[in-house]
Amino acid sequence: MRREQIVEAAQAAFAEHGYAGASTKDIARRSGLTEGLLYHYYPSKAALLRAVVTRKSSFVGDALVTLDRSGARPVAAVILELGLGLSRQLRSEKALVGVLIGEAQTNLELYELHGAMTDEVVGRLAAELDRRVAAGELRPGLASAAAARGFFGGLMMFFMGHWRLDEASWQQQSESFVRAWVDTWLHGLYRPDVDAAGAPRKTTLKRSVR
Amino acid sequence: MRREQIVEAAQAAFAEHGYAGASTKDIARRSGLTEGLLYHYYPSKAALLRAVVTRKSSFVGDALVTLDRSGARPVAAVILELGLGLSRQLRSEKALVGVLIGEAQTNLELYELHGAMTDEVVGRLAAELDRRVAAGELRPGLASAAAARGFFGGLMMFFMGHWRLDEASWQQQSESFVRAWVDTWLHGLYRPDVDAAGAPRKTTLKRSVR
DNA sequence: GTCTATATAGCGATAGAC
DNA sequence: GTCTATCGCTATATAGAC
Repeated sequence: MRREQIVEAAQAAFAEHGYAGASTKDIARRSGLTEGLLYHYYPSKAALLRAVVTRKSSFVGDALVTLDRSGARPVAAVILELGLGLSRQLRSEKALVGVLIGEAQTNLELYELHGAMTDEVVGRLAAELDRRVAAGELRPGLASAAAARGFFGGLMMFFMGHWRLDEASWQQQSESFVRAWVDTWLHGLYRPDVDAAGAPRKTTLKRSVR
Repeated sequence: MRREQIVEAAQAAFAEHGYAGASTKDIARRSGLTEGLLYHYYPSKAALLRAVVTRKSSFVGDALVTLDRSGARPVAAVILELGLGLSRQLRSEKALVGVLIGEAQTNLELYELHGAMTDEVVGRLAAELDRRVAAGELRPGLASAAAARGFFGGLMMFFMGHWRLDEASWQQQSESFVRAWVDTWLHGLYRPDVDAAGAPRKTTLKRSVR
């Protein structure tokens, strides 16, 4: 389909040069069509940007189905799967993610879209955490929304600093980061045998610290 | 100083429209000078961008002195102060942060600068965490680098989704987020009285969960 | 140092033949 | 539906008077 072909080219151009930096000439060249035809299908360059970012605006949703079928599996397993899945998704859609992050800094519409998308995934994860607090698996009083946002933030920060790595390095480094991050996020930083005030607990049970 | 005046205007313009989207005309107008004079002080628009982002490239450093004089104070207090300080800094330099994040998506030089800055602060915090692991305050085996990166990522994610808030809302929401995030990050998600496998610990000591 | 005037190139978008 | 040709404009950058 023509429209698909055009949006694909636009996405690539925006990813490489940013919205303002990409030219309609470049988009035409990439799609193998002429500029005139672009404007036959899309009325303006802005419309192209809109088409690019809305096309699969729910791309994060794919990773979140993990949560829906998590059932009674232990949090640690579910979160690890979620983290690995999301990092894979970010990687494969890096062009789209880059455009969204970059353009959200200057474009109000994209800022809000970006906000809505993150709120959605943060909300989904927070709800799952609440469910597990209620079930007694996680600590009562947990600030689930902050925990969820922070979790994604950690993944995002890693992604933003490493997405230009070649495939092999990315595979290796991202996986080891995700594993370490999930572990820290779940267990916190304190010693399991001593409480925050430094008073010893009367047990020697060990948590797996991997 | 003229150069200062120009860079200031350039930063504002880049923040509002992005690098490619801002025009030298606009920068001239903002600075109250003419375009010709801009080029008398800076040879190109690219040079202006470079000047903007390198000017206070260590702006995060300000918040990090917290770590240097942290001494023997409890981690919780130090990290909270660090989080609040950093969030204040991000807010006050939001124009610069936005330019850096946005442009790092398309500009290799800025991608690398962004990476270097991130690595520096992550490294600083990780070193401090290691120090406290050695002192027995934090758990042995802690993945300090991942923990540090994740911590900053949480702050960053919040910032990216909320920097357009008006001052009052920002003050309130950012502070409560930081407090909640610091708490979760430090304590993790599990119940303090039960280990990861669900086996009870033989104590009823309470951690402050605020 | 500062301004006015301008060169030159590329931009987004359109007209109209086929 | 697709292409060629081109419009009108704004962009970055420069020349040269003062």
